[in-house]
Amino acid sequence: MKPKDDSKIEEIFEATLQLVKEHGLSGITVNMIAKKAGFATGTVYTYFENKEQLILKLFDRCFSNYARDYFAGFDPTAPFKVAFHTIWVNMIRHSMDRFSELVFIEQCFHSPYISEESRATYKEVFLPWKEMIEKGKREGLVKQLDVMWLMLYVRGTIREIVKYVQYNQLQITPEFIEQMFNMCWDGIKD
Amino acid sequence: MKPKDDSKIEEIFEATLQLVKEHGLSGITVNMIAKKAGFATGTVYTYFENKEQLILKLFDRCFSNYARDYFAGFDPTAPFKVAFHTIWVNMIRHSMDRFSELVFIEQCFHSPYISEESRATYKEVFLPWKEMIEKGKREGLVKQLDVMWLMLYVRGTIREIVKYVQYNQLQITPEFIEQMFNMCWDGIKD
Amino acid sequence: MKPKDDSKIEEIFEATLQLVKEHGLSGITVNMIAKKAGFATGTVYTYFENKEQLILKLFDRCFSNYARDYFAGFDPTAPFKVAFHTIWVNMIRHSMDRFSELVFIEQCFHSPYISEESRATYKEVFLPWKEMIEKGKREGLVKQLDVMWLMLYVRGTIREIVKYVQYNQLQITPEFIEQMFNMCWDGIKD
Amino acid sequence: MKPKDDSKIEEIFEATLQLVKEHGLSGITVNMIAKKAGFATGTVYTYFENKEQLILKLFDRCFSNYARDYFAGFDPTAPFKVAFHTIWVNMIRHSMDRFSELVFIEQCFHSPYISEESRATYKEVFLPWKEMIEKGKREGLVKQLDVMWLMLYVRGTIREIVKYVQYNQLQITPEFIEQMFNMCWDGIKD
DNA sequence: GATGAATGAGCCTTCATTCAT
DNA sequence: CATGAATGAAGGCTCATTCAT
Repeated sequence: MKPKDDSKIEEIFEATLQLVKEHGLSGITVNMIAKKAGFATGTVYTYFENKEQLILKLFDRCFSNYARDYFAGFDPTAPFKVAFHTIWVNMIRHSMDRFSELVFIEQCFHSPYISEESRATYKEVFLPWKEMIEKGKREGLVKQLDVMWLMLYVRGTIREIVKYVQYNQLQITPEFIEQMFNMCWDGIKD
Repeated sequence: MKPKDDSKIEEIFEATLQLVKEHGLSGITVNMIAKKAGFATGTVYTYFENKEQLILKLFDRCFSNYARDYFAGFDPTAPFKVAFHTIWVNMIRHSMDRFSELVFIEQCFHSPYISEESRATYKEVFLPWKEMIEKGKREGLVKQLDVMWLMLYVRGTIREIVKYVQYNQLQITPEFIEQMFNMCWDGIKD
Repeated sequence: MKPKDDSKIEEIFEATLQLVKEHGLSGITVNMIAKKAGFATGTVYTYFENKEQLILKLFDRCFSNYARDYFAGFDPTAPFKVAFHTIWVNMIRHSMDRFSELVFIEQCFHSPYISEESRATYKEVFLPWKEMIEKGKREGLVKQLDVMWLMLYVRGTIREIVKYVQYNQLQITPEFIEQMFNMCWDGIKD
Repeated sequence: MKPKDDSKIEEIFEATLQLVKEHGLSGITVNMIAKKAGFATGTVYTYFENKEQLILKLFDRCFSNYARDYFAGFDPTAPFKVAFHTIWVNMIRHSMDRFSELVFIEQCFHSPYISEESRATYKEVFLPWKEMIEKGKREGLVKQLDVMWLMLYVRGTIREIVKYVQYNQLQITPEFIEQMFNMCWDGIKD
């Protein structure tokens, strides 16, 4: 007997991510995914109920990856700037290393696939991050604005930088990352 | 293709923008566009060669609007911070007022519709903006980083703020805009 | 403008009936129907939501035809045997003339298309027929059995005769019909 | 194809019969059959060349069963009415007890599976039955009609009664069977 | 032999585009 | 020009059949 091969799920996911990066969510077919992953169309349906489920499962996966990398090595008791720096670097590294996942998530948000509930879940993951910034705010280390704006500010900065680096296939250095961090830090610090 | 009624083009454009905001670029059909605009499917083909041309023409239109609003009231001879402020406010106002166009442009970038050439054109429009920041850099007013990063930083900040405001249907005040501007300014100033 | 042509519905229905008679309900595809009716596959979907609706609408149609022909010229006040004869002849004539409809209805009953509700409706149509036989029973003209059995007996007789005539492409005469009627009548009369 | 386990064939047959009764011939898949029978899809192909052969073999089986039960205890030398009664009761009992086989045979007849040749074989089985009725006709006991019509008449009567009993899950008594027999007998007797 | 994952032809359906009215 | 029915290529999905384990 040929057991259901879980690595195939990974191959399907990887093929989907590459194709979405290249053609956009609107430009891919199940057939393309199967071909790219190296097997027949029908096989996709052994592992996923239908195309929508494939997209949703991949979305969950990407999201989990993001949340996992995001808080790696995060110590809530560390001084604010240290903790902030840890997460900031985590974010930019994750976004660089898993750029196709970033693109995929963005594409999903403006698609018929992701419902409002999914969007809600999206936010919850960032609660520890939010609390950390609130702590920094209480300590008078960051601007006295609604924390949401500070968070968006950080995300926007990172997202644009990563996109540019990727689309222009640039090599980045630790120094570059520190420069970007400083720019971002100068924006939020009080 | 000799359209007598130019207003129809506008109606098609507007319908498309609304539908893309609601359903994403992958979720719309020519029939949906025609229905929303208030006429028959075939009529769309009197004004546009095909769906791709419709999207591309609308993309150009949105892009022109962006460039037009962007530099409104811009005086290159004004002091740097003043000129920077003018454009910053133009950008955020345009993005708020024409949010559906912003969404549309973003969706297009990761679709099969927009080619590499279109992307190149995209950049040229920002040349005056680039030169202005370079001037500020020469004057020692902004950080000594590659100007590209400063530009991306500004764009990313604005984009995330606008998205959040729109999706949560918030009302914004001039004070809010100034707060956001300050955060952004603190990030790039030297 | 090319108005929606209702005669196309008839052509689709006719094509479907012929194909079901030849290949059975399990042997037909939407493509076959369209080809047989003389137009493109997609056209079927201008007139019917999907394959299931096409089948259901045709089922209703066949059923209405049956009920209509069934009671043609039926006079409830006529003597029992006369009224019974009228309907009996109507039934066998209808079944001969519209044999493909008979086959289609039978096929539908053992298919995933027809629900229990449809089956219920099926029965209601025969109420006048049922009442008539009950009257005959009260008058002591037919056997003192549950009317249902008398009805089924009549239907079964007719159905088998018609099938045989059709599959063997026989020509039938009025005399033949009378012979069959007598056999049936002898069975139910008291 | 050297099946070791003959009981598997029976299980496949039984599963098929049940499924056809529930979903119709057009509503079943090989996978459904295998699941219902309690083993893997591929196993079906150890016992049958393909789906068509499975259906055909089952059709033959059902048919043989029918013929076997049909003439159980039949004595050609017995008086006509006795012999006729024997077979009539055999038929109705078989049709009640093996209703799913009756449904299956009927479904097959209007499917792409059964060819004209199979239909021909079908008739041969009834030759003794035909001869018996012809004898009754020669003896002046039944109506002077083509024997075919008398046979169809009997079959139609039985078929409809059985269907109604089954679909309405009625319990039948020996008295009921005799009443039905009498109705049928009154129809054919001279 | 048994298993069930893999295969891909073929089905139902959608939708960009054409064209008769 | 405007209309929307007609077209048919192409996509999502099913399922009979094969085959590696």
